[in-house]
Amino acid sequence: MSATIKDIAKLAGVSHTTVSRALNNSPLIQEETKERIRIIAEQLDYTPNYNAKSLVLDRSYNLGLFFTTLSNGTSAGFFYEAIRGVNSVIRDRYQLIVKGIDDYTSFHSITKKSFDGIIIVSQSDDDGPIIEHIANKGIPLVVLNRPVDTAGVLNVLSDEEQGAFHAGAFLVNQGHKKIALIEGRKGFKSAQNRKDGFERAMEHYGILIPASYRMPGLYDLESGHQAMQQFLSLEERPTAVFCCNDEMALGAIKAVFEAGLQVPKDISVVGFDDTVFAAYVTPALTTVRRPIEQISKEGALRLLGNIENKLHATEQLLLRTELIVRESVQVLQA
Amino acid sequence: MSATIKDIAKLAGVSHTTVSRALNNSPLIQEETKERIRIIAEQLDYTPNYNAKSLVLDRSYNLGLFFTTLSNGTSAGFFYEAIRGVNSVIRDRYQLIVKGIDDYTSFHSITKKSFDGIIIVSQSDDDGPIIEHIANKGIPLVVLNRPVDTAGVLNVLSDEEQGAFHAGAFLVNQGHKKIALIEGRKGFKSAQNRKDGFERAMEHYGILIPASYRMPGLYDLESGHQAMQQFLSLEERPTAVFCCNDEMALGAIKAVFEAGLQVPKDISVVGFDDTVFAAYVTPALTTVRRPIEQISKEGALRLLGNIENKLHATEQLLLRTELIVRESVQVLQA
DNA sequence: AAGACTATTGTTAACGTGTGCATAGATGTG
DNA sequence: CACATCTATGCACACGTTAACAATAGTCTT
Repeated sequence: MSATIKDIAKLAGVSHTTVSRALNNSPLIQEETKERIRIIAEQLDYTPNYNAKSLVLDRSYNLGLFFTTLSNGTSAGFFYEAIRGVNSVIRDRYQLIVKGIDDYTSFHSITKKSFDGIIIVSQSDDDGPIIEHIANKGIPLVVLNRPVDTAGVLNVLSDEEQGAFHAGAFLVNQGHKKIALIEGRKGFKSAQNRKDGFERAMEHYGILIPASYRMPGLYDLESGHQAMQQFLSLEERPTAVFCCNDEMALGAIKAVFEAGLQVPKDISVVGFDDTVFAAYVTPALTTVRRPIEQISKEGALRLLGNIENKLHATEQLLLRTELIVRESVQVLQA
Repeated sequence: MSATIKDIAKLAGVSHTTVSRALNNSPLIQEETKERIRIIAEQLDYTPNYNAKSLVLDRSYNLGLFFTTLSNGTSAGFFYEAIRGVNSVIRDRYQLIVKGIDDYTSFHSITKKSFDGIIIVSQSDDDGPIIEHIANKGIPLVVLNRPVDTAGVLNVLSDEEQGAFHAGAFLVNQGHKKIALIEGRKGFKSAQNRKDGFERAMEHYGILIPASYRMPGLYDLESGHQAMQQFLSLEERPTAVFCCNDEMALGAIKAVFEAGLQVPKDISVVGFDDTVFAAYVTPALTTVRRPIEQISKEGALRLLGNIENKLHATEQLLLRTELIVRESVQVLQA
């Protein structure tokens, strides 16, 4: 089959050890011997057997990239950006193994031998157990997108509180005073953070949110739709609505049109996430963009650093979000 | 560190050979011995070292999923569906290694030892060399999404010719007779197939396409925009336009609005691909959906069959596309 | 010139697993 | 009872690589 270092050794008239050293550019080997061996290796189209290497070096050359789920729930754009980001960092140094956490029936097979490091793109609190498992096994780990405080686990995520603050501030700066909120799904950290940021903005500008201007939501189209219907039925309608994600924003916009009103003329809408479709809906959605690709890049970089330098700092990195202004917010005269 | 079969052997008072056989459920071992060994293995939290296994069994337990590019060009939805499809088939039998072909500086490291099989989601003719390389190395291979005729290579793709035929037929059936075409990018197989299918439909219904009703395109927004402007400037405007992909359709719709006209009232538009945003634009785009997830599932299934049964049939499987009727086509009175 | 040191290469074992062959005991057969 | 057969297990080696230690030859030191 394929050539091994022993084949090369025979042809070069040296021991296989010498070949191993030569190909790993060891300073022990004479330069001309190295060169001779390299040429023979080239001729034989030699490729090292990584399984053998892994076995003795105790490294797998594998990096795991785990998502909460692959089968449903993860948005395509999110998924794509995450893989892109990580891939751009590791290139040919590691193999990238993509998995859905919910595909595991047992974490048993996740060992130090099979993964040099793992990146978890976490989208749910249910990911706790696997994070624990990996941390216990002592596998270098970075968790993206969701705050985590397990010891020794790196953590990179976007500052959603700050993003929501900006979105709120933006509405105020455009002249809005009657601003309503459609909240995210209960129990999701992101829902809490976004709500907090928005509220902080309102507080900062001295704007009160009456109870009637708050509606719970489930992060889906339908709940956004219902919430907006509720707002529209009020005596005194809000002039702007901050939705904790784009999908609810879409539902909300739909409700506005159904009521014979216009976005943004009659009511302004802001979303969160900058989903793929946000730029394509009518009106194009003003929203908060999370720097997914940057997050995954930073995460991958930190993971590699951790693997190679064996640093084990628990460190949380918050990256700034960006407000993407499109067409769904109206400038109000004061 | 972690337990090995030798550790288990010591505790069980047997040789490591017996442990190996027991854990692989060999019929050579007594049932009670097996059970005893299994229990000890469980207690030690034993996980086989896959590197060692791979070395002796000459199998990697790795499946490669290669895209033409990860860094740009691949659409997020496409990417997501492909990974989902493959993942749903392999589950825990293999590790899924995701790569961009353009990340390889040399294919040298792609060997039979490191991949039990490879799935290429091909989006460009430039993928020829890597397909050749893999086929030469004798690695089981399936190419998705693009026709390929290398010997021994499985091939699964959607029947785009048929999809375009249906789209054309649909327009005719809605009463359209003046139908224009914006072509795909020259040199892309898909561009040819879609054009062929559309033309066959027109021919089938005895409809002529005047030269002025044909415009070249580049599969991007801008070229769709320009082409539509051209059509709108004609003395006798078409009532419907078939665009060889959604992005051009989007550009075309934009041009219609800019001219103060309406889609679909004044002019109908059909796209191809059912991109993520197709459902969200206004009007929602009628388009042809390629069964990406099904393609990748079928591809993965065939690959596994190939790996395990060592069948080596060159077989092409064409899967039917689906016409997604939304709001961008007007019904005309005859 | 003898010992110490350096540069280069070889010998051998190790990583963890699977397998062909040998072995020992049990069982069956005539 | 002698022999063949079967069952359950062990021994030794193999997979391809790296690395600790050994060995050799040449060079330097005093």
